[in-house]
Amino acid sequence: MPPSQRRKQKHTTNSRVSLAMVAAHAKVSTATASRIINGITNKASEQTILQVKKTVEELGYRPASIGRALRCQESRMVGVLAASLANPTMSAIASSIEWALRDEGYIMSLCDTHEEAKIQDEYLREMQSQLARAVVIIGAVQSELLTDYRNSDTTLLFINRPAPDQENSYYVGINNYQAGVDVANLLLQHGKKNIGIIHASLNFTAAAERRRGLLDRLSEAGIYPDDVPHAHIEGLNHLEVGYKSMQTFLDMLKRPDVIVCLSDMLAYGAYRLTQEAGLDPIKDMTFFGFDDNPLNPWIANWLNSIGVPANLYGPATVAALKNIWSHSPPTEPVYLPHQFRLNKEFFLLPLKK
Amino acid sequence: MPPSQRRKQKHTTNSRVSLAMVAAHAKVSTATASRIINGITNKASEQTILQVKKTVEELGYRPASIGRALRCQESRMVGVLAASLANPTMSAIASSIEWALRDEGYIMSLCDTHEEAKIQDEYLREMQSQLARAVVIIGAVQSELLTDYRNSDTTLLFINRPAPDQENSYYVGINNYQAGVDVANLLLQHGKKNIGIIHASLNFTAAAERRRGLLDRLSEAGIYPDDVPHAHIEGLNHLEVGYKSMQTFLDMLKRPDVIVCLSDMLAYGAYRLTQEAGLDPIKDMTFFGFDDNPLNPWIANWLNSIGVPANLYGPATVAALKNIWSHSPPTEPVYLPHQFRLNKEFFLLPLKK
DNA sequence: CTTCATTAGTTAATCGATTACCTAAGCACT
DNA sequence: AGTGCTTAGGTAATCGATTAACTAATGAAG
Repeated sequence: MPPSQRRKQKHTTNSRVSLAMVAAHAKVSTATASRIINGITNKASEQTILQVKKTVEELGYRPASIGRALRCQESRMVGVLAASLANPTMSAIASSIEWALRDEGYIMSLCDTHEEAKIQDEYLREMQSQLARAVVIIGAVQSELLTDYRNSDTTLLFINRPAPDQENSYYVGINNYQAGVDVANLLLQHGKKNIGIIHASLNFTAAAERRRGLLDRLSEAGIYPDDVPHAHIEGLNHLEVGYKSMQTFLDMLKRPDVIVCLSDMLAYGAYRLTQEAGLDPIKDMTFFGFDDNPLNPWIANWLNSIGVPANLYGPATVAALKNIWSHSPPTEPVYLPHQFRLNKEFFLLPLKK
Repeated sequence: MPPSQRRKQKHTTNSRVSLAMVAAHAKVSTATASRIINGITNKASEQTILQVKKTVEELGYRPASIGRALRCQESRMVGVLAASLANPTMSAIASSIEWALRDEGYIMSLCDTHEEAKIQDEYLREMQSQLARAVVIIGAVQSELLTDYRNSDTTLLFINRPAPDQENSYYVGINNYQAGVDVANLLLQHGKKNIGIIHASLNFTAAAERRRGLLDRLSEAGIYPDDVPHAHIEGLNHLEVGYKSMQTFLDMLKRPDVIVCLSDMLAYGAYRLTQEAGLDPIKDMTFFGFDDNPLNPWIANWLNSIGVPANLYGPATVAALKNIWSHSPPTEPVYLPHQFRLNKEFFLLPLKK
């Protein structure tokens, strides 16, 4: 190749530039180069520092995080396992966490466990094998490795769905029990007593807690669990579970006035059947959901929902992680303040403490 | 510690088990252990193989992918950069890609660029620094590093939104131009001529192509661009852009019969304003969108949309990657077959080729 | 003049896994 | 006996970055 074609040797960086190359170009050792790049200035002269920085610039050097991770046995990566990315609530939470993590110089690696224990375990292993700084699980499922992981030194943080076996785990998210209580309260305040519940699997702590709060408060008001019809079918896809379960209520002689769905996705499914049956989801009944999906105000304003704004999750998650890493970890769960989003048909009452 | 507490030394694996430990326990060299673990059997006796496998089992050894990656200069990780995880269409695509990748033994690392060039560049760098096997971009934005990346040896694949500068990039997704043409066709077949367009930034190739296809076909039918009113405001959030843009049409003396939104999210925004204005999104007008958001049949059945089922993306993406890696890469874009989802008010006509 | 401290570096080990190259033993063939 | 081939492994370099431990030079203090 004629020299005229070699250009300034600058942007011919098609193969990776290593620290060794930088050191060689700057005529220093890799140790010196490494220190300067990491901001340790007390081991080099002003001149050398400048020299190295110039070389880094010229060669377009970026440290290979993999090398650093191997040596330091710790990376800047945080693994986030979401139970279902097809659920907009979880995606929105993940998105918020991503913002907050990046703000602190961390990199998010997001995975989709599809609510399956085996896949969750696979990713847990992979995260460990990639030396993730922490693993954040949005919607954990019970799995073999989850228990093992507790004893390891990797930080494990549960979002919105507490650890399946509860004990000494870190949690950030909605207080599911209290949210259930609050929904019951609001309904009682409006004199709504004919209430039906649509739920999917109750094996997940979040759903079970929501239902418990709801029924506890209703019981206090004299409405006992037997008075509260439940609709449920087996399945993992909440949209379909909601759709099919709703049939139970449509078939009833005396249909509930209020349909409380233990997740917004269940409500979406129930809504579809309601529409197909020619009923009005606002005038003919009242729908309540949990999670407050960010799309609700845009295209599902028939739904009343209770949840935490997605953008609160990121900062809270990062704060919790930093807490765990620094001083003694907070064994108390971090409850984010949930809010109602009510449709205009529903009186907007202040939420009693 | 009394020996009675030491148990079987089995599940006390709280600190990572390394290959060296396995080798030591099995009384072989790391070379032999490594070979056996990787299935290279012609360098060890039956006995040794069994011995090593037993030790792996006992110690619960999992290779640290980071070590392998460093040595082989290549990992099993594929980086996926999504422009906005808050957009359910993109999340659903990501989810599908995750399935397909895992099926082939790859690990997805998903990131959210929030439609920002700077963040996209940051992640591109990080992916390179993590030695990602490939980078898949769902909704690329024009950015400095994107061009540089082309010359590097990392595979770059664009999903649904072609590379900003078009030339020799790999693409999998909808044929945006043809989709525009097809929507125009369908409208013409139904005699709909009074059409309005809501769009966000036209700097993105996807939106620009959709619009071009639409207008080209309409022009052929004698409806020229000047006859097609456009509504648009600045902004990145399609929900808000749609909401505010819709005002333009509501204010018009002769409102378009058909509102074509260049993305479903725009349509969701327009829908909200339509509802607030007390209009019926089916009877008073016809909404068309692009992408066919998976939630549409459940909670947005007023919307007609054109798109590709999300679950087609995964297999197609993986197939494209494998193609690129194996023989000479396919320079032709891979177009997935798009389909209409029409609401019941809209006649279901066969889609003319 | 000797001793000690400081500055400005370098050398080499290390993280975990892979693999080119070497070795030693066993067997067959001439 | 010598040569060649196969089998069953071991040795050590390597990927990229970090860092403990060392060195050489200079200056200051006694």
